[in-house]
Amino acid sequence: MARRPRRTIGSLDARSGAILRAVIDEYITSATPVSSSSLVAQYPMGVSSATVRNTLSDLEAMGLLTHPHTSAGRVPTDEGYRYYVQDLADEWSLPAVEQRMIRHQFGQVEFVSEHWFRLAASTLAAKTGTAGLATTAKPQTVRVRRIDLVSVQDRMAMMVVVFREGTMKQALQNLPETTDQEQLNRVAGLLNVLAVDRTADEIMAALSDLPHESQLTVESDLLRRAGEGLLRTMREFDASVIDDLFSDGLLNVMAAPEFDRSAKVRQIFAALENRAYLGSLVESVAEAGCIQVFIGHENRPLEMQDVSLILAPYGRVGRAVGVVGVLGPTRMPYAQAIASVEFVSGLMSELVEHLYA
Amino acid sequence: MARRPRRTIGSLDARSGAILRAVIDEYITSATPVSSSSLVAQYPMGVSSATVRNTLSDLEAMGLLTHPHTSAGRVPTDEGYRYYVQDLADEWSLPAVEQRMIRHQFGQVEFVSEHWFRLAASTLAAKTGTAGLATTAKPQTVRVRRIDLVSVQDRMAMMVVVFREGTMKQALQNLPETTDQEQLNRVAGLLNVLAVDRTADEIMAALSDLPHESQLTVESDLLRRAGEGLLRTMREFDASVIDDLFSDGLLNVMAAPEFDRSAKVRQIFAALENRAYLGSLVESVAEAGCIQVFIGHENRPLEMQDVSLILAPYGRVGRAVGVVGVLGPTRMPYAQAIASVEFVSGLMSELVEHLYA
DNA sequence: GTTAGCACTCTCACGGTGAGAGTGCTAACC
DNA sequence: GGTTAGCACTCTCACCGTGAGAGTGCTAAC
Repeated sequence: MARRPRRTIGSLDARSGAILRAVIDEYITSATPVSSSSLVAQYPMGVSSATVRNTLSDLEAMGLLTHPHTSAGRVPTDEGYRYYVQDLADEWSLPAVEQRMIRHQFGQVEFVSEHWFRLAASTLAAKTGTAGLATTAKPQTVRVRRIDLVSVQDRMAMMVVVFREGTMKQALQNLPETTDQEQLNRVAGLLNVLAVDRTADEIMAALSDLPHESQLTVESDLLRRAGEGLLRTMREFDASVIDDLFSDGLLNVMAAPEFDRSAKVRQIFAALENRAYLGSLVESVAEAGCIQVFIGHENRPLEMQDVSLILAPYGRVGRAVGVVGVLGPTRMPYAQAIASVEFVSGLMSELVEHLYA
Repeated sequence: MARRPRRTIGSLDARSGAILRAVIDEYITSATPVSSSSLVAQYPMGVSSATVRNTLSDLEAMGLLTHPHTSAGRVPTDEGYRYYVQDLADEWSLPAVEQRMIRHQFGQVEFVSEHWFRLAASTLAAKTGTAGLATTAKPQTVRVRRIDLVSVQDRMAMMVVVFREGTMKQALQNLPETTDQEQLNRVAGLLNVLAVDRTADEIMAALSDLPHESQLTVESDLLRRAGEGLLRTMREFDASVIDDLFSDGLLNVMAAPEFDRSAKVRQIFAALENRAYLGSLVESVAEAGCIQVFIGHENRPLEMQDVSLILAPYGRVGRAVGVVGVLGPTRMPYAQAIASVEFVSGLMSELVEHLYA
């Protein structure tokens, strides 16, 4: 699944490689089977269409191309794309102008992680003409940075928790008796002392060290309740593989000619809503630690076998890690998409770096 | 556009009304043109198909039905649906069992507004088989409930603002010099005194009353900066008509037989991403103050003329107001959808009531 | 190894056809 | 006058056959 190193087994001779690349490049833009004659017309290669035909038929025997039917041109197989991605596609990087433009856009929006996730997804969608995806950066174990208790009603408070990598959560808390903001401030102060920089397990231990029921003051009771609410919130956050998913350009996928029957797109979108599947993808990409390309049937779920995913982790291994990437038809501009995903994941890594003191 | 009062001009005689209702009920479930013979078969009305045919042809002359072609059954026009919604559909309310179930589900999720918005959208989608929509409740003028400053790096802080109706915003703030959490706490305390329960305009006035540059201490400088950051955040929030939109069940719309060509669905989804259009809808619904039904060409944008929207405001007029509703093909179970939307908007109103002290 | 030439195959758009569905009309009926 | 049976009429839709066009695969010559 890894893109590098280039595989050399069964590597093609120069002409076969050039022809395979030409077929794929052509098919990526035209979306229609490419014929031997159109190849010699567009890609000067000094041989006749008959020779090209022979090579095409070899490539087909190797499983890199197919035929929709006898009198149609060639279409890449998933294996063909795989070979293309690993061995043929030019190393491509975003032109400096575009890099500057994107950087500028990221600088323009408020420096708030949510905005960046949205922007990452929409930038990828726009640059590649596919669907852009971005998950939030989730640490392996969540640690508290700051807690605040806000009075909402006499007997209800809102707990606002900021976690170390900048994620915020809120939770409402019922209170046993009327409590004003002053009291809440004191409790929040105690809770911060007890919880800041700690994981859920550590906080649980600290809570159990508190004085027991017998010596309960009003405030220590509040502290215990708030602590339990905090633990619930943290456990839930810890348990989720993906905290939040941002996507953009799903409409691009619907526009692709291979998906003009809406049933197929519907299944793809439904798969995207399956957090378990997405979670496993994110985990495997995070584990691999570098950009991953999943082409067509390399994807497990049946409904994803007509699409390709390009996903890259960002953030810091062992700390907060998230994933950005694109989803599109297997017929996808891989070189550009890979370059865009790599660039955006770099930007997002910078963001995470900033948010970690 | 309002659903009530029932209009009486041009009201139909009993049989015509019954037949129109039968055609629409039938068409809503079958999605195929309904014939005179299928009507007499399924809805015992004591007359022959020939008589029904005469009535159908009258209804068509009145513009309430059409014909796709000569040898096809009848299909309701938008006017037919409109008449149905206003005068014919049984007053319907969600069965008590369902009401309890929904209430129970809302009770199950964490009492956090974001979860409720999601649940509102998904409940509506599930109950009606259409797409469910929910916007956050946005007050006309935003007021601060609480501000916290969290140290992120030596020279960077995160400002967390909780607004009166429970919405949170975060903003990063660059600091002129190294500042620790202690200092930030003091500044946050001052800022709360200055800003709590106030609108952006009031806060701006309070800020300008602060001592001038000449007498700047480190903390009053920080206070001024934080205040300006706060104002930016509030202005932005104030300016948006829709703070956030949650949707669910868009896949239901794709599954509708009338939208099997994906081009149409794509346009509909694109229209949904147009915040200006949505904002104007939300405003008009909030102004009307009660549930609104927009059928087919009653919607301005061309791409929305094949869908119907049922939207209801929730919250408290003059305070925070949001909108929940559904979007589906004009062929939609109006009675159930209206009942569901009304019920869910009631639930959401209760939530808002809770979050207001 | 390469190429020209050609037969072959398959798709796709087009037009024709017939069954089926459902109407609209007419004339008879209550 | 409203209602109904009967029937002609119209239109769609699925099916089939056809022919042009596209592109291959093969063969024999270079």
